Amino acid sequence: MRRKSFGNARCPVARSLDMIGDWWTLLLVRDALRGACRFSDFQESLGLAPNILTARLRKMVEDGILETHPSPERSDRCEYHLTAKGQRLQVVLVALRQWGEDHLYQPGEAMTAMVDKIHGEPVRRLGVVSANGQALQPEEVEIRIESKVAAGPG
Amino acid sequence: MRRKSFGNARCPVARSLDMIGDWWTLLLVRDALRGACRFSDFQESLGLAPNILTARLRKMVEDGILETHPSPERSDRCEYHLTAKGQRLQVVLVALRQWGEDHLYQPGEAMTAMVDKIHGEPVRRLGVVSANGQALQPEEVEIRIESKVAAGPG
DNA sequence: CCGTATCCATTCCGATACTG
DNA sequence: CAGTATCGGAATGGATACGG
Repeated sequence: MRRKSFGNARCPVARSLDMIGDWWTLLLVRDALRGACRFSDFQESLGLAPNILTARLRKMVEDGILETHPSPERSDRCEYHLTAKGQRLQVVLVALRQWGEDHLYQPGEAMTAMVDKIHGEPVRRLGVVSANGQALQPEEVEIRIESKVAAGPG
Repeated sequence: MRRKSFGNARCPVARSLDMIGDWWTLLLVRDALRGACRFSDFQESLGLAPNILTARLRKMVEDGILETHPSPERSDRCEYHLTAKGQRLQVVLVALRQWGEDHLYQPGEAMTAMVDKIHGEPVRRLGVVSANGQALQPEEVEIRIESKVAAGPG
């Protein structure tokens, strides 16, 4: 039996998870952000079976996260590139990265760092911040039902 | 056959996903952040079968995301509360929320908003920012191999 | 109310072989 | 290289009945 779908839940977290909350999607986005665009790029990086890579890529194209372009060199191939929607998942990846760095490494274990290319400095920690710039604790926020309406997908 | 484990991948994103990248964990964290702490709180919110709720909660306790406390009123019951590690997943949830709000709503659809309790104003958008405060585009960051070592899980 | 136990359907995923 | 096709094992998840 299929998992209940949260694709039209009122909660945007549930909606997001319904689309990208599976084992592979975010890792494929991670690799695409690094520059991976060919089938074999993803396969070598993740070591997943070709059939399931095909299925994932197809679904991500359907969902508007990736789009295919003809390869500039080989007319019978295509490349997978992130759409703007897909690129904007980078923040989610950074959040996961920082959480993992904080809690999932043993003392003394070697780590990687995300840096900005210009200065080579690590990026800042993400944090939930109020409109006036104050850092907020988990208890200091709440979800409010808005009459506000969506502008629609970008 | 089981999915390959990324629990000791070098990439912190893969490690995080290995622990929390399943269908239910982040939704349980979401509800816990709202104040849910009893078995039935979660079950009513998510509508999932009791056996799998049991399994999820247990794994999250093992992973140090939740901890159980005896219920103040009934000695034979317990409550589930987020650890500090679990609370720090809030940033991930906010990132997912904002992405979902941007891309997963039809025009005109009603939305919720995360606001700070004091002023009632929506929280700021998360963004990847350099050490000196400059907003960074996806192409402007890279992953560097660090000789830096982890301080260890908090 | 708070789970545990059992049963079953589905889906995910890996391995592998094969095609253009 | 870029997939497609088939097979089979395993984990997930739903329904439900049951116990403290």
